Formats: sequence, C-alpha cells, structure tokens
Amino acid sequence: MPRIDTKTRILDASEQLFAGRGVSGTSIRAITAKAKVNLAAIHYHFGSKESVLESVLSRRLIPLNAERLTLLEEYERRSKNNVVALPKIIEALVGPALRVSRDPKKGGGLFMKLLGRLVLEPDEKIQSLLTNQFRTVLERFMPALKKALPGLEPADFYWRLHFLVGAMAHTMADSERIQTVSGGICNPDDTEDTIKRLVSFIVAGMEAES
Amino acid sequence: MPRIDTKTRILDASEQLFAGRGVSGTSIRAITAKAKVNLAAIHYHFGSKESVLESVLSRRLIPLNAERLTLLEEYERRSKNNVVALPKIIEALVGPALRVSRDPKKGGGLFMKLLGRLVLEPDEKIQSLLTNQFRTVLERFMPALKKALPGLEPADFYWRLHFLVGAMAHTMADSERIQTVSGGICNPDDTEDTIKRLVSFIVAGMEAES
DNA sequence: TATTAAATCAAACGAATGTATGAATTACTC
DNA sequence: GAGTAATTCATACATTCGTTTGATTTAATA
Repeated sequence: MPRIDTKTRILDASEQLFAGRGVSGTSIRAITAKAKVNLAAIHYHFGSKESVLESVLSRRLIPLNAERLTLLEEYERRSKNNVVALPKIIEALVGPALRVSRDPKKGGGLFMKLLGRLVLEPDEKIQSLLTNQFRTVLERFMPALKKALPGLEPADFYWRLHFLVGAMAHTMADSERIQTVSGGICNPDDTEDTIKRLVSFIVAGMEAES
Repeated sequence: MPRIDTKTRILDASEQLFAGRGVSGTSIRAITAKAKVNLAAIHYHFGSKESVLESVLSRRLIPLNAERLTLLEEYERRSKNNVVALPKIIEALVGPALRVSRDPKKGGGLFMKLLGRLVLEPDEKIQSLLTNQFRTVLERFMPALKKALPGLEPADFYWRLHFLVGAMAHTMADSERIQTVSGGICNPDDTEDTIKRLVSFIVAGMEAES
C-alpha cells in the first residue's frame, strides 16, 4: 500500500496540472507521471479523463458550496425578517471560494485557479458539470439577494449577477497577474484583504443607480 | 483565385472554431476543413497553428485598441483640464470591445467570445501575446483613470482594475449563459444596453468607498 | 496456508495531432 | 505564349493522445 492512496495522488496531480495548463492541455500521461502511478491507473480507478475532472471538482466543490450555504443561513438566523445585508451575502458567496487558497489541504490556490478558469471553459460537459454544482447555491442565494436589493429590476439583477461572477472568477483564476501589473503593490496572498476589496467592489456595483 | 482569399478563409474559420471549442480544442484539420482549404495551406501561409492565432488576434485587436485610444482622446479633447468623467473612460474601454459583436465584418460576436476566453487561457505564449497588445491601451488609460479617481489609493486602484477586466471578459466570453440564467429576461444581443449596464456596474465599483 | 479479490504493471491499440514534402496546378510577367 | 513564381494538392512523417488488454503482483479472506 502506498503512503498516499493512489486515487488521491491522481486527484492531486490532476488538480495541479489542470490549474496550470488547462484541462485539454493536460494529458493522462502527464497526470500519471506526476502522480507516480501507472498509466492504466486512471482508467482503473476513474474510467476516463473526464471522470477525473469530475472527481477533482466535486471533491472540493461540495464542501465549498456547503460552506457558502452554511454562512448564508447563519447570517439569516442572526438577521431580522430574514433580510441579510448585501455585503454579508456577497461575502458568503465569494469568501469561501477565495479562502480555499489559504488551506493547502483544500488545494492551496490551485483549485481556486482551476475553478476560475473552468468558468469560461468552452467544453459543454464541463459547463453543465459546473452549472449543476452551482445551481443549488444560486437557488439559495437569489432570494436573499433579491431581498437585499429591493427595487432592482430583474434585468439589472441578472446582469449584475453576471458581472459579479466575472469579477470573482477572474480574481480566483489570476492571482499572479495583478502582482505584476501593480508592480507588487497588490498582494493576492492576503486572502482576507482580497475578499474585502472584491466584496466592496461588487456591493457597490450591485447597488449602482441604473 | 478563390472568391475569398485563402488566408482570410483560414482566419475566419479559425476565429469561429477557437471561439467555440477553445484553441487547444481546435485542430488544424478542423480549421482547414471548415475553411475548405488544403491541410498544408496553414503551414504554407502561416507556418504554424500558433501563428494563426496570432494573426486572428492582431487582425481585430489592432483596430479595436486603436478605437479605444481614439475615443479616449476625443473625450479628453472635449474635457476641461484633460479630466474625463469616469463613465466616459470606462465606456471607451469596454464599449469598442463589446461593439465588435454588432459588426459581422469584425467577427460578429465570435471574436469577442474568443477574446474574453483567452484572458484566462493558461498558455503563456497566448498570455504574453495578449498582454503586449493590451499594454499600450493600459498605459494610456491608467493616467486618465487616476485623474478621474483622485484619492483612490494605489492598491485599490489596481485591484479594481483587475475586477473590471474580469467583469468585462466574462461578459464578452459568455453571452449565452445570461440568457439562460435569466430565463430570457436579459438580451445580450442588445449591445448598447449591455454596455450601459456594464459601465454603470463598473463605475459604481470603481467609485466604491473603501 | 490456500483461495479469491483488488490493484498495479508493461505493452500495445487505433485514432488524432502538428508538421513536412515534393509533385501538380494556377497565376503572373516578360 | 514561354517561363517563372506563387499557390494548392495528395500524401506521409513522427508524436502524442485516450484507452485497453492480459499478465503479474499485492492484499484480504477463509
């Protein structure tokens, strides 16, 4: 028996490579080489490359989305009339996603990068995979958002939700560029600082006068 | 001589396929089949697949970025003290990019989609290619933005610029999802409406109190 | 310890990839 | 219209891809 489970080794290696070179840019052989397992191990344990991606995602995404819902429910419990302030809602949505980078056991930045990039992946299977995972979260957050943003017309609501996802995904996917562009002024490793800035940007955008 | 230049046919086909399936998801053979040219034509006219992408980008990006600068300069000429209002600056930055989708001669939405997706492409060569194209634009827009946002500390400035790019890229790349998510309420084909909403979201985000 | 199930292994499969070649064809120039 | 350059063509090359096989080894069970 290896020190670490073969399945886990494959998932870890896949996560790193997918995040760094993209899904279609990563070969089965690259994964098995990095994981130091036999080439056939992927087929034996997962069945296909696509199934590996599915496992890579659900391993992190299920607890991540659960945390989002837990946070929102906690805020709702503490609130009056179940109306949570907008910054809290946004924080519950983007906070857990950005915070995974702090915990090496949760992929330490790599999974975040991967997730941010997959949002714009052309592949339809990947898209439906992500959409399904995100649906329950969205269904739960939408009513809360609508309560926090009364008077906002539906079209504006959905458009701004769209912009929100874009800002969040880009922040998750590309934590290195901002360091270069800003000449070192911005430090994406300070997760809580990043969350604070992202939340305030989004909140202002969501509350903009139309 | 064919009705349309072979080079152009290759560029058109590449643009469509790159936008739809991603760069690494598109094969040379798929391009030549769609363009109805010989397989070797790509090697003859461009030399390599990467060189094709480079041409696809520069064909649209050079006039696009020129238009951004022209707009900004026009706004500056009309302004007092060279201080342009923030909404105008943002409009000059995101407007031309989103407007290419209205003109079928400029790629009609496909190039926009491609560009939005390439922003998060892992491949380093693609990144440096995009960065180089965007650098002159950024160098020109940054002073204008700083003038329009006095008092904003540098870290906030760069972070919000980062969020801006995210919201813009996501809007460019994914014009179909919002239609689905919103149940048809949002119409991404109405370019000017999209620009208006995106600009107001970004402006509010940029001006947020920190 | 004998038997069975689970896991790993080296090796190979056919298909698809980007690239390259040299002949055949077309377009242009004098 | 002959000669030259530019282009297009069918075809092949060497890799790499995801997947599969069947034997071998390891672990669990009895």
